[in-house]
Amino acid sequence: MVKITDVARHAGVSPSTVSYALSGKRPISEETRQRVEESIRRLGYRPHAGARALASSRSNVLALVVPLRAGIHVPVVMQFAVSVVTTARRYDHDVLLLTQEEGEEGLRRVADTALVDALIVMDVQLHDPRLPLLRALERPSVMIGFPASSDGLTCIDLDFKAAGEACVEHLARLGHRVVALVGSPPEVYVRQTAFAQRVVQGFTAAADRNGLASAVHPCEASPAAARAVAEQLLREQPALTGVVVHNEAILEPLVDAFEQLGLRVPGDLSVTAICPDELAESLRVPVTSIALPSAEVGTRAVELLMKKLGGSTAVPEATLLPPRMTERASAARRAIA
Amino acid sequence: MVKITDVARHAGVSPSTVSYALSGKRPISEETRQRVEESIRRLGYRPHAGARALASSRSNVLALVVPLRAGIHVPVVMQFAVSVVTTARRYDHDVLLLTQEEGEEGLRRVADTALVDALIVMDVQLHDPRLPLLRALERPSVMIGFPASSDGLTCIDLDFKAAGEACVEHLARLGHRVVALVGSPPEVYVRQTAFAQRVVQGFTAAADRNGLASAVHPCEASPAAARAVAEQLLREQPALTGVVVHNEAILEPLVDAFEQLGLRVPGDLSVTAICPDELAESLRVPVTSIALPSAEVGTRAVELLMKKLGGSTAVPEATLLPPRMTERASAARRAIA
DNA sequence: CTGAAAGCGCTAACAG
DNA sequence: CTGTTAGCGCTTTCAG
Repeated sequence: MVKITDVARHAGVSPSTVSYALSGKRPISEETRQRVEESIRRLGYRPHAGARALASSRSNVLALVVPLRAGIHVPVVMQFAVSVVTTARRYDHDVLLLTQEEGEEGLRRVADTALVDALIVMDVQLHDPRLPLLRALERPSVMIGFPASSDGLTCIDLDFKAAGEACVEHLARLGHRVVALVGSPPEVYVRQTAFAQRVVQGFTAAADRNGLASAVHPCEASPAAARAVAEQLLREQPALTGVVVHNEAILEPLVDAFEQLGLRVPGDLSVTAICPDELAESLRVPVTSIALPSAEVGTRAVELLMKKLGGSTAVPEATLLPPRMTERASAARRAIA
Repeated sequence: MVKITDVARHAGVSPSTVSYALSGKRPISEETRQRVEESIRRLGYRPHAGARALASSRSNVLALVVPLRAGIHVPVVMQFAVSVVTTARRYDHDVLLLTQEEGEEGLRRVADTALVDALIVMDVQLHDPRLPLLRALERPSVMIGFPASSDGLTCIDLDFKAAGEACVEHLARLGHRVVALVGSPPEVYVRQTAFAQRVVQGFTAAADRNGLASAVHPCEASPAAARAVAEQLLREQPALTGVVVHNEAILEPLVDAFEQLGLRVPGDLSVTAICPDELAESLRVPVTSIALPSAEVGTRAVELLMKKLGGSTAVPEATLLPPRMTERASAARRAIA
């Protein structure tokens, strides 16, 4: 293995000069830098990660905790993870993958052993058991999602409340007076996942504000459940003409169910969704939707961490990404009956 | 930060004793081990990962390279990754996530900096550009999938050829005489992804062996493409009664398309698939399928790596997991016309 | 069964 | 602008 002293000798400089040439932490004359770089290339030198971490107390590795639970949409998680890795690499960092399964002990382990410099935690719950730990940890972290109280923590996510509102406002503008929200599976609400609840809040607030009749229905991630919800909606809200869907897994089956029940989308029923753009685009009737900006959230999360690692104090605690709606075929002006 | 010397002092032993108590690499009297463990607990000691890596030249981290390209089924990748992480943890290892995007340079980087001890590479192509690198690397690796020549490499995957054969044999046993394979998107074949080709080989061989008329159709991952293929099949093979599907994304739309074209599954058309069990189970007509054992592949891949890291020489180069078929509703005996 | 001590390869004062 | 050097915290000979 070729080490820094080999490079130093080859270039006729001291090890520290090689180190500084690499890190740029102090000025190096153009001439020596050239020589050093040439030697590095010639010898194929690669600094030893462990030695670096030990001497600098920086591993240049971020931890990413991905959720495994029921009710989460896998492609979104994956896209997010890829965006985190890609962005981390731009900052010369790598990403260590942890599963939710490891729990708090896993977080503590990678933080305390200095395996990672910072952490990104997905799928945050309102009263997440990891909150005290993250606050206590000596390493910076960013949470994807908002807990009940985010004091002293850095959080980022789509503004789900605004997203719920925007869906309703859009339907209201189109003349719809009776609307329903078909949401995430019940267990998502039971474990108090923040984003699901915020959609409900936004939905309800906007419906009230606009004087719309409204109802909220959680829905399991199965076509059968979608069908059941569709039937229930028509039974309980016969005047229903606008539906907001916040559940990737059943968006398609739900629309199918409505059509099988004799309702045309958007002729009889307008649908808006909060879901990844690719999903909204791909359906037979493309769905007017608010994008789930997983890639942007991932990028921004890493950028926030880098700022914190850089010692910046001006890192915002809360970052709410404003919803962006794309109009597609599934929502139209209400037919005057 | 509490370090090994702190623990040693607290327990009244030498640092090396603490180290050995932790690693078990030399016998420690029950009594001192107790004292050491107590001190570790009391002080909350966590060995510094970088220091460890430097001193032992083992980082206890594995690299996992995940594919990003078109035509791969995300949930399968995710399940595989989770299984790798979970298994790695059982062997006291962590997992560093790399994207295909980083290419060979990424592999070289994490290997040469000693950031990782070993590598797992997914989505291997027949003539994968990473092969020479993996052979040359001083660190062990396992590939998921088989390249054209796997000499000197360790590979593991489902036996896709046998899987293709098994699907046809099953249809043949049920009396079907005219069969078709609806496969992966064309680009998957174009870039010579091994598994896709092996399915074709197995399918064709078994069809010939059984004297069946057969045809192979790649298919894009869109419902429209599925519909088009369905129509084409009925046009070109009017006597068709058996279909093998090797394309997660269009399994459901394809079955729908057949039914919309007036063919009942399995009444008029029997369908078998190579896909994750969850997908096969979840369809309206549950599909007789050969499981894509992502979790098992992940587990086995890590186990192979651990064996190699342990210096075992008896690690098999090729591991082909035998296909396991689960019969469901979609395939039935051919109706005698 | 246990201790002492020599590094592992790099960074970052400190000194010039 | 560059060199010298003292660690970073741990593992592992070597010695007993």
